[in-house]
Amino acid sequence: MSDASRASVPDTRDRLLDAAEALFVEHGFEGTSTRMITGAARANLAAVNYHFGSKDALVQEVFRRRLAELNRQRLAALDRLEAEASGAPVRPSGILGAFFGTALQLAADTEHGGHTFMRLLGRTNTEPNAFIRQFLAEEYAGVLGRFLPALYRALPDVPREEILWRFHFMMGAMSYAIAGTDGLQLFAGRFDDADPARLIPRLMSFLLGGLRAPLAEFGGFRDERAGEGDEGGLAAA
Amino acid sequence: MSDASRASVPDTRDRLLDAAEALFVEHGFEGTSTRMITGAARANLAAVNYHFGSKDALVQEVFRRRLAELNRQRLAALDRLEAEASGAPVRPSGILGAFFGTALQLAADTEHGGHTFMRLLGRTNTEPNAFIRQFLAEEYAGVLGRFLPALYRALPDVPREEILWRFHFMMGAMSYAIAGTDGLQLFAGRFDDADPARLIPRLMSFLLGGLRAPLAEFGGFRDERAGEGDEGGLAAA
DNA sequence: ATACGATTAAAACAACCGTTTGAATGGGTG
DNA sequence: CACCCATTCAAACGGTTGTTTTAATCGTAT
Repeated sequence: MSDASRASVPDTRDRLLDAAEALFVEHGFEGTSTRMITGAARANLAAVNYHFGSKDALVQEVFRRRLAELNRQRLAALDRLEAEASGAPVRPSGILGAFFGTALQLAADTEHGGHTFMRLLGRTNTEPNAFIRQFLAEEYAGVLGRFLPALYRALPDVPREEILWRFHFMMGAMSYAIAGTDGLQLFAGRFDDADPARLIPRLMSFLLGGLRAPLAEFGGFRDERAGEGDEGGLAAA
Repeated sequence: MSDASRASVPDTRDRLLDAAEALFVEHGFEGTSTRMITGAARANLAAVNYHFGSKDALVQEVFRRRLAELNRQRLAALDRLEAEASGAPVRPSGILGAFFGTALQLAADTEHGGHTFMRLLGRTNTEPNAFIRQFLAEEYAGVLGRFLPALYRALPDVPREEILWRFHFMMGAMSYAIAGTDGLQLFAGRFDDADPARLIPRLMSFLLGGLRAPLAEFGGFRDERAGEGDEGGLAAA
């Protein structure tokens, strides 16, 4: 109906973006050819280069259109929390909800491709492709510039370096929860068809527990039970 | 010295495996050609097909030789803990140490390619390549068959499904901590050159905090501060 | 010295890659 | 109607992919 703003129907350009998004998450980045994309989009082979200039530009646009909206929502959620706090630090759980919860909501949307895109995004975070890495870094810069200071204020006693690392860990847990396809799926048959919405409370409490974990708890690993274990423990190599 | 068991020197076969391992983590799986591999290994182009039969078989062997040893060490560490516990449940921190700590130790070894391989492994967990996915699943089956029951025993009050999910999250945090290359690296300049050994206590306490997190803590997200936020919160879509 | 099995070497194979070209098509405007 | 501009189309471009082939080379045991 009012989907395509000025155009008439899902035009070729959008079909290419949707097809590319779905194929990238399935076959990877270099494993998807322009012929596969144009074939799935029922478009001519030259359509990719005509509409986007190159395959790389297509990839960039696939990320841009979704990531821009996601990060806009993230910042809006943080704005709302900070306005409600009226000067006081926002609670960590609220900050995590604004950042990761917003992303998980997008991942729970299976009808408009949000789920597909979040799988692609999680997967891309470990793909070191040069130009897309820089693109992601630029796209994230603005959001992190807001969320990290908010966490610093919320946890004034935790060293900033530690918060940075834990944010990194949390990104990993979320990416993996959405995109991960490891051996665990062998055991739990209902990892695929699990309601993505139920994933949200599970992951959020895990993240919050990790963020709040005692700093030096690790020290207890070695002397907790094993008396001498010099290689069985966790000593650095 | 006693590296190459029966052969004389680092022979072509091993040079191919090492070169492939390093190139895969840098340029990805499909982004690495047999010519790049044989070139880096200073071998003839046909060497890959002669020694391994195909490029896919090479990939499989790259994972097999390292993963077999890693999982052997993991099981040995768990064996030791269970022997020391003499029937009693092993503490969660010990189990995590045996599984994730062992992997992190391998990742801290930058001299024998352990670090390179762990980056590759973390990256591959989100790469849905068909045949390597099944290969990883088979390789992990044995280890998970031991570690998950151990966690069930250690945390009898936590639903098994929840433990499964949290194990999944922990895998993600670890993979990302080693292989991740997201926008955070823009902020933290010392993410690359950071001593991998210092990563171990950081990650372990994060994982333990997440594993022990209260189950229903998430419920507090919505009513904690925001009174009505219907789209700013975490409600499922 | 000779013959042999294992390894390496150089060249070629068809298939596919991303991209470009130039002509056909089609609806909207003068 | 004629014009035009955007889009689509079929075909081809040079280059790279994984793999195969055939000959040359090596160390070793006969």
